[in-house]
Parts: sequence; C-alpha cells; structure tokens
Amino acid sequence: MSLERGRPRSFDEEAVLDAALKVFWKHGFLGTSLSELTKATNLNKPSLYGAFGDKKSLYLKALQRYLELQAERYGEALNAEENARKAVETYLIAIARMLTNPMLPGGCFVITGSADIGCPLMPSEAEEALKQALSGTETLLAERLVKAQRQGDLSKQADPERLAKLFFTVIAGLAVQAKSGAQEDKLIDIVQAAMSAWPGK
Amino acid sequence: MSLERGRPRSFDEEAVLDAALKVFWKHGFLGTSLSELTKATNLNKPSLYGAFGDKKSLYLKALQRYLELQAERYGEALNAEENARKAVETYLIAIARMLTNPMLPGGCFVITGSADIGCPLMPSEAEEALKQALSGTETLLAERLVKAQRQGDLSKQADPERLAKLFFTVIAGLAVQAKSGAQEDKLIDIVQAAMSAWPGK
DNA sequence: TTATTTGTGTACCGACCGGTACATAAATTA
DNA sequence: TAATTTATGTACCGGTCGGTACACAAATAA
Repeated sequence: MSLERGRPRSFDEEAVLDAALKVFWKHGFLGTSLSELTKATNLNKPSLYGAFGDKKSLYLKALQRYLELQAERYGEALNAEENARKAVETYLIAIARMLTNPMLPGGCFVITGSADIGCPLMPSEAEEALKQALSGTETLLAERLVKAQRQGDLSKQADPERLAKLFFTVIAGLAVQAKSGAQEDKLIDIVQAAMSAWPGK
Repeated sequence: MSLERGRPRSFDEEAVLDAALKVFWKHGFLGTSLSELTKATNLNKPSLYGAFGDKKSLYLKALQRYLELQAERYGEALNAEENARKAVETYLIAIARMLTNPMLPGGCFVITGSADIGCPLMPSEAEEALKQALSGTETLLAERLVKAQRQGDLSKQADPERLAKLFFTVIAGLAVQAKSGAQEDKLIDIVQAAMSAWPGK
C-alpha cells in the first residue's frame, strides 16, 4: 500500500514557502495580506491553509526558512574564518551584500518584521520568534568573540559581550538603511567604519 | 466682524495631534487604523477629517510634530556642547534615553515607520518624508563632525562623513532594539562601545 | 429674530480582511 | 469497477478597513 493516498499535491511545498517568504520579507506580517500570498504562490486560500495552516503558521515557517537559508549560513562563515577580526568583517560584509542584493526582497526579514512588535493584531508567537531570532544573532557574535579572546585573538582588555552588542547594533542599523533604499557600497563603507571599533591590542 | 464664524472647535488641535502621534509612533502608518485614532483622540471620523484631512495628511503632520518635539531638540544639543566627542556621546545617550523612555511609545517614529516602505498601501509621500527624516539626521551628524574637524576637534585623518554614517547606523540599530524591548541600560552601554570608534588623535 | 457658517454624531458606503463550507476533481485501495 | 481519501476551486462568512452623506447642533452676522 502506498504512503500517499488521495489526490496528490499539484505544487512544490518548498517553492511555495519560498514565494511566501519573499512577500513576508518585504511587507512583514501585518503588511502582508492573504490575497498577496495567494497571488505570489499561485495557490488559492484553501490549498494554502491545507498545506501550511493559518497566516501565523505560514509566517513562522517562512521565518524559520529565512533563518536556515540566510542567517545561519552567514553564521557558519563567522566561525569558518580563523582570524576573529577578519571573520567579523567578512560576516558583516556578507550581510551588507545580502541586505542589498537585488535578487532578494531587500533588508532583513527579522528586523523589518520587528516593527510590527506591539501592534494589536500581531500574534505574540510571532513576536517571540522574532525576538529570539534577534537575540540569536547577538549571541552568535558574542560566542565568536569570547572564543577569539580565549584564543588570544582579541585583547584581554576588551569586553566581548559589549562588542557583540555593538556589532549587532550595526547590523540592525544596516538593515534599516537597506530597507529604505541604501546601496551596497554605502553599507560596506559603514562596515569598514564599524571595524574601527575593534579594540587595539 | 469676528474671524471665527460658525460653531467653534470643541477640542485642542495640538492635544489631538499629540494623541495621534503616539498611535502612529507605536504602530506605524499601515499598522494604525482610523478606529484606533478616533479612540485615542476622542474624536469621531468626520471631526478628524475636518481638522487634519485624511489618514496620510494626519500622519505627515504627526511626523512633522515628532521631528519638532524630539529629533530637532536633540539636534540642538548636538551643537550646543563644545567638545565634539562629548557632543556626540551626549547626543547618542539622549537618544537612547528617549527611545526607551516609558512615558513615550518606545523606539523611533521614523525608524519604526520606515518598515512600511515598499508596502502596497504606503503613500509615496509618506515614504519620502520618512527617507528625508532619516537622511536629515545623518546630515546633522555629518555637519557637526565636519565642523569638529575644522576646529581641530577631530583628527585630520578622520573621514567625518563616514563617521556620521556609522553613528547614524548605531542610532538606527538602537531604535530597532528599543522597539523590540531593550532597556535603557543596554542601549547606553552600546553607546559607550560605539564611542570607541571615535578616531584617536 | 432669521440667515449663514461651521462642527459634531450617526449611519452608511464599497472594498478588502482572514478564514471556511461545500461541491468537485484526482489520486489511492479493494 | 466501486469506495475511500485527499486536493482544488468557488463562493461565501462576519468583521473591519478608509472614507463620506446627511441631519442636526452651535456659533456668528445681520
């Protein structure tokens, strides 16, 4: 007997999720309507609901996919590079490129999305997921910097957690500017300037 | 003959605008509904329309008032302090306090609002006003730093425009974190860290 | 007073919101 | 074939959106 009974899906779930991701990425949770989603996915509402549940569930799945495809990928690069300062710089530049990549919706899903926090119709589950994603990035940076200090790659006088907060702040600021139309060159220039906050030996 | 004919207003326009400002500040343009506005202002829709025009006009007036009450006020402080480094630090700390002031809606009207840029129902006039407010702050910083360099208060090797972009990025990053619930202490700590990007002599 | 001007409150407009009932289509198993 | 299971498409639900028509209230001018 087959594992798949009944009428089969006429669409690729992953492709549909990617299409939904792009819309949420561009317009956030509240700014995205179901009609936009059905248009972008070429699915009608019952199919969308059957496959992904309601709008909130679809948003959470899109966020999860965003983190897998974008955020985590850059996080790995952060730990791949041996020299800590170089690793952070490369990480920030990669993010600046991603935020302004014309093939992508522009800006950061999480940071754009966090503007909806505190709004009446925003599901608290979505708020929590966004906050967790934000703090996850800061933690990732902090862990890398703590490691760097342990390896003698960052001055003993430096405060790695504090430095992580600063670099995370820069990432958030870059995302805001990308959303409002800033170009890659400008963001990369800012990253170079931010690296001057790296503690001297 | 009197200058005011007909039935007089039963409300204080400035107080109503302040109430509307708070709602837009918290929820942005798209996230704010007319019913929220009528509740916050204790006015019904026709009165609101009669006094301020449609939602877009009211938003633009609220933004203008925000800039007068908050942004420009801190800008003056930036030029009041003589020592440039001290001026910037004081400016950033004042912003960090404003962003997390429990008496205020939390975060920055402009930066939270800019998340709506690119959304289908966002009026382009509002987008332009937000972008102008963003670049205005960066310009303000740049002018202060150029002046500092002229006065020998900032190293000749430094690039004031670049530094202004960096500090503006930090402001935007602070605003994002305030919106998602960060506390004053944390933001001030970040400001201290950011000041380490100030060029050594 | 009467006419005029302006503000207020109710009640409504068409459009869209997120979500779903239901009939039908397309696959499976028997 | 027939029975079962799942997916699809239409058409609709109650609710809310931004915006307004209209009757009435309250002031001034004459």
